[in-house]
Amino acid sequence: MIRKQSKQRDLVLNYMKQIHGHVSAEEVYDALNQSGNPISLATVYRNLDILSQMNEIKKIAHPVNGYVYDKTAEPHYHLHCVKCNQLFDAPNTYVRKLDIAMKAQSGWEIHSHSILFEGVCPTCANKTDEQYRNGN
Amino acid sequence: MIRKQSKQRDLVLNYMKQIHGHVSAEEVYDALNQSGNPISLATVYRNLDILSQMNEIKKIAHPVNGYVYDKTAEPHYHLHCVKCNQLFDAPNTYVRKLDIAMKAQSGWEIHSHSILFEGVCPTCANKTDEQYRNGN
DNA sequence: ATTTATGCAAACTATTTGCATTGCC
DNA sequence: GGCAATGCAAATAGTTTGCATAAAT
Repeated sequence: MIRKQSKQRDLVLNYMKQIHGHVSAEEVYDALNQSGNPISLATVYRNLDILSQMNEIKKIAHPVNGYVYDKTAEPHYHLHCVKCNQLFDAPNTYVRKLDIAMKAQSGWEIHSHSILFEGVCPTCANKTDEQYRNGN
Repeated sequence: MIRKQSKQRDLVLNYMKQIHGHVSAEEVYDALNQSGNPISLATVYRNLDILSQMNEIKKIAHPVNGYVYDKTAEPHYHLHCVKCNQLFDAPNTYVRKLDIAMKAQSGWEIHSHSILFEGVCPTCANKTDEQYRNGN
């Protein structure tokens, strides 16, 4: 089953390539529709899935908000803020050595790994409890 | 205010402490009901949530199967088999050094991290495509 | 001409919530 | 007695699917 090009798939891919951070299917749907590019939610889901299979993007499990999509399939690390729940890319580079070590220790065939750091982002760290209560 | 005890909460906690691996809320529900301990699904969800807040167990995002619960809240690493989708505990120990390093690099307050290795488990690696087709 | 992609609505799965009742402290 | 926990059913959120139509090769 060879894939055909489609207007909607291009829209989704272009959108994904320009985002910062990570987005849910619903966010992709809203953003495209609000920018004058009507697309149905089912099509968004189907294309996010297809683009993941094509290794253009990656579907990742958010620690608290279901699944989100990452603009790249290249393995890298994430920071999760437990206060605002946002997910950020970590500034360091991928350590392939860990895969070799884990293969030796476990006997598994290892493809890659991801590291998720949990903590509090600088923005949230500077907020008072008062500001949290008010949603600022 | 959460009470320390209830019959159902004890059932859920005892069950969690004796499992190997990771279970979904539905699995906890089924297991308890099948072992002659009637409990409702809503209560299972509520108690898994409460036990997570109490740091007795941990809710974790499974890379493909929604959320599952881990018998311990102690940070550790996981191996995910992309063929059978099972999640296993990794044999190595937690490297706290990574948290210090990430704090320095990112300016975040880091609480902990988790590493998820993706690969193929020994059992699946030894299966032929034929066996997969037949579900063995 | 054939096959893949889309939109829509319905179906599903997982999880949460309201509320009346039960059971601890 | 008062507050937390439970069960049940209904509600919600997120995602998938069937099917008729449109678009791409």
